[in-house]
Amino acid sequence: MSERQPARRTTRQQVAVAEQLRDQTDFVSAQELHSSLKDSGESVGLATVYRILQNMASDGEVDVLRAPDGEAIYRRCSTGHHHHLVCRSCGRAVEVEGPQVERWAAAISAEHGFTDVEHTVEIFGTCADCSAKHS
Amino acid sequence: MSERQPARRTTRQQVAVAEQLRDQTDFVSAQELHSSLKDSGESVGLATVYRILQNMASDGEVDVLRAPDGEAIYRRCSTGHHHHLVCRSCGRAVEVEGPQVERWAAAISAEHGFTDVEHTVEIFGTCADCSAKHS
DNA sequence: CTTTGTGCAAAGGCTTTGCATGCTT
DNA sequence: AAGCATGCAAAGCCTTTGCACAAAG
Repeated sequence: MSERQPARRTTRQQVAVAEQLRDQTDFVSAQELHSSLKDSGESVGLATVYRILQNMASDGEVDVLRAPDGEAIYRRCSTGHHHHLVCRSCGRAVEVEGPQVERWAAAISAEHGFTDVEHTVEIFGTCADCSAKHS
Repeated sequence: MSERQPARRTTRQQVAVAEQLRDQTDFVSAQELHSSLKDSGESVGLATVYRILQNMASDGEVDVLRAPDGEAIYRRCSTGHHHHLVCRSCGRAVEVEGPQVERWAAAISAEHGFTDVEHTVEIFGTCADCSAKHS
């Protein structure tokens, strides 16, 4: 009884957002997603985009992280726990895993008496393509 | 000629902010810092607090990270590279190190052709004191 | 038919910016 | 005296919220 069954209704807007995310391999902000949808002819209100993304996030269907400027960016998340390597120039994201990091985080937390922990690992850099362009 | 010498002028406000940070062991937001300063009788304009914090951050004198809600939080940073374990309830922060994580990040980045990388590792959890209170 | 989701616009919170003044150098 | 730093207030941006209407079950 701690498991909540949100029982959300299926709407055109939710489907549109989900599909738009399915086509995206990189992180996108709510605003970008909103624009893309408008361009696709599947217009959805901005507030609704935010609400849908929030729902998807709390249902664990998307990853949310914060860009350095504080904007929230979202991405359809594959199953399992992982982290991201994001190009700060073009936004390209690579999913990476690191068992060692998981273990380290768990150990450190336990050592300091922290419980109910969550960790975020974000690596921002310049990808090969972009550093080539800047030659 | 790539090294910039900012040559900032020394002002009462900058000293006040620096000292306030020196007394803080936890991460604080610009707004909190602004309040603390007002309480200390060393009033500093909010915009100025933001400007000083930005300068200190780009000079590498403080760590900046984003709270889950997107607010920027700052902390005087000790020398060397490290990460933080932050209590999501009381804000208490513990500085931690993890050579393994550094190595992992470097390896992953290289493997994917990323250069000029920076990584952020944030562990949010509930510290022992806070979980005791919630009994 | 009832309830939940959506749209629009307004409000909210954090941060930045413009401009005149004060203070450091 | 010259120029950067500060303060205040206004503007900007992203995000959330209120309320009436539309749609799902």
